[in-house]
Amino acid sequence: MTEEKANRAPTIIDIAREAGVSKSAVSRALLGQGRISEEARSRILDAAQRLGYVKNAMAQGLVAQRTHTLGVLVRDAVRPFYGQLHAALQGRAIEGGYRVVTATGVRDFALAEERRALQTLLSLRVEGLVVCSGLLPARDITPFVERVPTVVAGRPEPHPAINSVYCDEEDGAEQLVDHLVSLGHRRVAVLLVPEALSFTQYARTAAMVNGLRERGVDTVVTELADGREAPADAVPALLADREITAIMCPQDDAMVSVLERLRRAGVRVPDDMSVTGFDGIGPLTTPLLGLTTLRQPLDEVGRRAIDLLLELREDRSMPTRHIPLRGALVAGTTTAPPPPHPARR
Amino acid sequence: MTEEKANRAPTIIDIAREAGVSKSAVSRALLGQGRISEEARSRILDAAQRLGYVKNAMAQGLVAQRTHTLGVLVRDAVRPFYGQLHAALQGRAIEGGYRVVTATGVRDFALAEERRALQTLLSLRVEGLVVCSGLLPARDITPFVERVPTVVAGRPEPHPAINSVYCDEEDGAEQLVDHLVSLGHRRVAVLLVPEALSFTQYARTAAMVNGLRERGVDTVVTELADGREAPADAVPALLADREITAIMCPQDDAMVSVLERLRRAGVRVPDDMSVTGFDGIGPLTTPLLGLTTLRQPLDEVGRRAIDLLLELREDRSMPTRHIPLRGALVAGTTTAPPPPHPARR
DNA sequence: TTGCCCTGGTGGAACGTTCCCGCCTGGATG
DNA sequence: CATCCAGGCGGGAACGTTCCACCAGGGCAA
Repeated sequence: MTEEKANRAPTIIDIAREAGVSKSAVSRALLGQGRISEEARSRILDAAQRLGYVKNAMAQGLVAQRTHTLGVLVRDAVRPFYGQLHAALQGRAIEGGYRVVTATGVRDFALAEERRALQTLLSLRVEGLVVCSGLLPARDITPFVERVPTVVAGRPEPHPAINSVYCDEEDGAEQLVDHLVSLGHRRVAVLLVPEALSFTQYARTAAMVNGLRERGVDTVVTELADGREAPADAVPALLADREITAIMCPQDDAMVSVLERLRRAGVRVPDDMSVTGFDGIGPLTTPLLGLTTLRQPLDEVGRRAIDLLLELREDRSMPTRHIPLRGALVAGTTTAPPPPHPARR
Repeated sequence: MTEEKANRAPTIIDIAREAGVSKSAVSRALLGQGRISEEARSRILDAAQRLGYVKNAMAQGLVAQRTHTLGVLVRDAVRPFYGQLHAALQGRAIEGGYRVVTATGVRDFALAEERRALQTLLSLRVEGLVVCSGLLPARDITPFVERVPTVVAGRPEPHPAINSVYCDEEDGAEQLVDHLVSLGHRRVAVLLVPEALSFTQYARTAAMVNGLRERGVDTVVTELADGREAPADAVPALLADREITAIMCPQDDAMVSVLERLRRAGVRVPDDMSVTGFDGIGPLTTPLLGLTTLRQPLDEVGRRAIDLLLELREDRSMPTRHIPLRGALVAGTTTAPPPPHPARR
């Protein structure tokens, strides 16, 4: 069983020598296809076991022109949003017989790094590409579309040449709006966090504003000055407007930051002020916080993205598809009917 | 600029033909090493650009016997703990000129899958392996140690043949214990969550118990019946013991679950009961929750793990190293001096 | 002039696989 | 007895790259 330490990994030729056959025979035995006698077969498998053979995926991929690998670009592994999406993608890919190579972002992954990462994935000859980045603009993605089946997951991407699977932001925003309206809120603030170029957040914020206005609700849009400012920094200005009884945040993280500031200001949630978020993912979903938010169907997004990718592999000339998936309202303890006399706050 | 759609990716031979040189010249121009005239060089680079050439990492790796790739096994991408660790690893690896291939777990990654994933990484001929899994036992790791430099990150792994970088659990547990003792707690419960085989949790729980006993504190160890039970299910029994004024949890997630149950039971934290956690990672670190916990130095763990790996690559005969790193106590609002008459609760 | 080196360049082997093709053997068939 | 066929196996090309050995030609010193 114990072999002298080989400084080179054993190859099928080593196995061939060990088993007294040709490398062709070894290949056939290892792949389990082609004509090979039962006797030689077991002798070869035995030798492979003894030498601790591990196939060389590079050589295999090179000659077979197939890698059985899908590439995933993930913006920021630290955030549970991407973690969850990544796990869903990985799970479905494995079910489909593919391996996944991930290029994951360092926190604050620069755009240049994301582009470089895509090149790397391409150089590994992945058979499909899933882009999970709220930041990377379409013009950086289109060049890859014609080289390898590509799907953008987790954000709406209306570009006519790019397939995408994502949470339906408009519908989600409307669910939240309806929730607030049915509670009786008449003047609502929408927080706009200009996290540079993040399409998703922009889309959902816009949908919130539209939804509110359509329902005849007074709507105050508060945009933070620049990326340096914390979401919570908008709170004092909002409190100055004494008619506001609810704040809609574009993400749960921002929401938590707002809640903290409200607490420090002595404002009770939900008695004095209702607050909503968006995402419903990860540790923040604990009932301890009881966030009212919209849960994105990330598991389904991941599954559908892989399915779409594999379909695309079959038929490269398939028309582009954009697949919105419905999120679910999570009614927590951060929303309630507005106080009878908000101005007395 | 626009090329007719090539069904095969262009190779250096295509470039050579296009630029009217040999493939050797192309290789030298692309690598930027070896002797080549400025004129031919720019002609080649131009042709490469025009054809949209992307190098084939497999062919490169095959002939060069180097992949510039490190493999990372991550147990569960969904949990911020692994996400953070993963990001730190990736960042340092890129700095060192390596690419990272990740095998990430589906939630509740089965052990068998983790083993298979290690095989996959090996088949890609990674030049180093980082194992981030609290679950995978040493005997599954040792076979790989002699094939490729391997480091276990994020959990203590005392095996004499396995290098590891991790948060010093004993020290961390003692910091938390000292915190509680200095607040005046005299009877403390330690929650033991038997998440099958998780070494880390066992080590830190044991250290908490030892630390408490050494300081003469009454210590109640509460072990959950099996994996099916939620951490919070231990709460009623703990409340029955009216002398207990503090609960130590093995992880922040468990802590949050406990806090929620305590609130439902009408127990005020920290007035009636102090609670501590462990990890201090991710969204749960929000001041809104104010968890008293021990923050693991995951960024440093990741960095040191990669550094150790690269060192190991240089010198395969290096003696095994175990590198504990010190965590930091985060004093939040879930701990306070015990109530004067706890029994009156 | 001759010998030598330097520059810029070519051809071909090698990496570890898969797979096509062809060879051998032996038993069945005409 | 000659022929055929099928099973079992080996040889070698190919995949795309790197790198080594080699070569042509020009400049320069002896």
